[in-house]
Amino acid sequence: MASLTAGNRRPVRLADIAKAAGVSHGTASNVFSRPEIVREEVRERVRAAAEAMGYGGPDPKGRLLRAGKVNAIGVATAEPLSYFFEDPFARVMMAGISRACDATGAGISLVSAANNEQLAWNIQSALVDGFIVFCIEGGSRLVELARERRLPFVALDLDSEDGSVAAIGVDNIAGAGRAARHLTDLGHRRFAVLALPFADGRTGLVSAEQIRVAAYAGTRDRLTGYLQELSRVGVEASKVPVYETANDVASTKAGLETIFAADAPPTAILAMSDRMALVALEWLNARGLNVPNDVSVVGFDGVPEAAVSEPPLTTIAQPIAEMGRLAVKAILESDGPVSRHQLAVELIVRASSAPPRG
Amino acid sequence: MASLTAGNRRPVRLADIAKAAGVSHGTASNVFSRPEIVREEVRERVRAAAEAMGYGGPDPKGRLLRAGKVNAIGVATAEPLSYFFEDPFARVMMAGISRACDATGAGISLVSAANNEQLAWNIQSALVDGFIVFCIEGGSRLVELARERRLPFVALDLDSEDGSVAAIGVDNIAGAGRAARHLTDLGHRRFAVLALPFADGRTGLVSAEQIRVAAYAGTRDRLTGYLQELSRVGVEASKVPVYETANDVASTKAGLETIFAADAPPTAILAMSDRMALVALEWLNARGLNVPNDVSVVGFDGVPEAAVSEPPLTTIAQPIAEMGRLAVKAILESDGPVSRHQLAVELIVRASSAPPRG
DNA sequence: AGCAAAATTTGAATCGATCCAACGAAAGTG
DNA sequence: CACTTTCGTTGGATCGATTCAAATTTTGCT
Repeated sequence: MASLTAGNRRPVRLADIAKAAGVSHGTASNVFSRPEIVREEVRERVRAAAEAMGYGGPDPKGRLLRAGKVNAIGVATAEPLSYFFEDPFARVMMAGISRACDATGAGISLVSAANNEQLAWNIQSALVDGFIVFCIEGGSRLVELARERRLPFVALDLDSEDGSVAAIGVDNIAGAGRAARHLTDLGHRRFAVLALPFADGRTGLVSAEQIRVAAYAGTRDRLTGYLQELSRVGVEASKVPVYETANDVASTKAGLETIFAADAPPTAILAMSDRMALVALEWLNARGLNVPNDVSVVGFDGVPEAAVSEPPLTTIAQPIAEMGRLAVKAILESDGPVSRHQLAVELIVRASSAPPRG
Repeated sequence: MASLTAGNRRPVRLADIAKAAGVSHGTASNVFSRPEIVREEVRERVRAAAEAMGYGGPDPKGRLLRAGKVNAIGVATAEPLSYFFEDPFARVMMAGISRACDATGAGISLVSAANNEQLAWNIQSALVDGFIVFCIEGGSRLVELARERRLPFVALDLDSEDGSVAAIGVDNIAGAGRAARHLTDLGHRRFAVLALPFADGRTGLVSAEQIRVAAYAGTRDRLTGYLQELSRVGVEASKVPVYETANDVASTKAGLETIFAADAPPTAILAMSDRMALVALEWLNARGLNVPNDVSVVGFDGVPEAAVSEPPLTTIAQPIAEMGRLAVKAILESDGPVSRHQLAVELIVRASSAPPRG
């Protein structure tokens, strides 16, 4: 019953069963791909031969070459693969992408790598019909790599103004402006900014010069949004400490230490990501500072965790799932011109912001 | 500068640039795959031709056929794709799988589908070197499909004793036993069980007969573990209501309604998943019953959410990430005999369990 | 220069299927 | 019965690369 399939390791090809069944490979192929056009008697004979020889159906590797389409989209990032399942932002985005793929029947290939060299190879050899590129850090390199494949691709959240690449992002300036406006409306006048990277590999307080030459336009735009709005109420940019982090726990805490070591510590913190904002909530609480009474905190992104933090976080919500959906659509319908979308964001007021004391 | 690559849609093949550069395909191929063995002058000529014609490097579709290896493993489930990013258990498992893949440089392909027909096709045509199959519901069909591909595959958490399929799971009997023992040690004598499905498509209190013919061995094993341990302290199996749910919010609540409608409601609940246990915590709280003082709850799985629930959940932790790691290892090193692993679980005592009142 | 050894390049074979024009046989038609 | 359709089958071409043994060119040495 168990037949000989166990130890047998020589792969069986369609041609083998065609010969065994005494038909041409063309007919054998039809038995699997369009069984209705093959005479029943022949069809059964071929199927029997396949069964007997332990043939598992046409190998997709072969079919792929003819068909051309893989029917899968690649999602690439310069982070390790586990990023997709552990980062809150990535997870929401992937959920959006998933739903769009489910709807169209496309599969998802996760492309990523520990080191940079491996990344290049992985992108070059990914079997996909197109790429969605997560541009967190090292976005430009990733985009370059994807572009070289000459497959349709969209950059998510791309920090670049290069109009020749399709990109989906949010209006960072307006979003940051909304956040700052919310705080100035509450009466705050002393601020500090927890910033995403302006360039790779450094953290710490940033100077005006460093901001001007920022590699990441997204970070710069958010800062611009903040500062524009603050200047409306007479808060000078030079008076607002901007601490650049690596968007991780350690550098965010270091930033908070620095910020609160000042003579006149801020009454409000503008964080460029919910991740940093959540770290701030924890840090402030451990430090005995009450949020929102001593310090208000406003995040950016709108990840689900922000709704259940202690206290719940006021933040700028990106339409993350919608961005994922649009990205898939852009790949699959990859028509003529490169499509660029800039989506609106929304201020969600929760309990982490309140008027300043006194 | 921008060259003619924009509107140009005719694909350029390696053979085209070989001809353009005046070399054979063999040499052209070497320029990309082993540039060091090609004379510099020739190499540059070929590269120039490639550049001029807008060639994006060797197409992996072609390479694949020769190479045989895709360098990616497929992760399959009968749920929609978003399951991978939304279900807590799946996320932890995927994180473990990701890390193992990162370490070995393999990619991940997510295979799934809305409907059953699509699923079959997706598995048949997935470009992967092996499958990791998530057996939640409909596991046996999935295993059957994967087996037909004649690729290495492992079943995670498989509810089946079929020794011919590689599987990685936990010791359900021992784990359930630990959970029950914890509660009996605390002095509990009145129990109720929230059970995972014994078979597809039904929910409600289950009879001894239904348990005996259970389709899912994992569910049966957990129940066996519970009841064995309870019988040690003289609690008869027939006195313990066992409510079969679909592991979702609605059916779990229905189960709780039924269970607590009884004359002598339980002082302790044994839930076969953290998901159900977390629903129970919420339901009990809404009902005005204090956990753990009025009712103790013990879950099963050890998802991260269980650590931060209110109150934190006592549970049986599966080594989820370790299972993922082992699964990848089993696929990539797919050596001789089918490997079956049964891992140990661990009781994690948190605040949802305490001695009964009085 | 003469010859063996080393370095490059060539081109046919292969990977595993699908597609399609052409062909043979069976069925239908006048 | 000759003649068109219809139905099924055949086998060569193709998808886009890699591989490797053999052919060719270079280099090294006396």
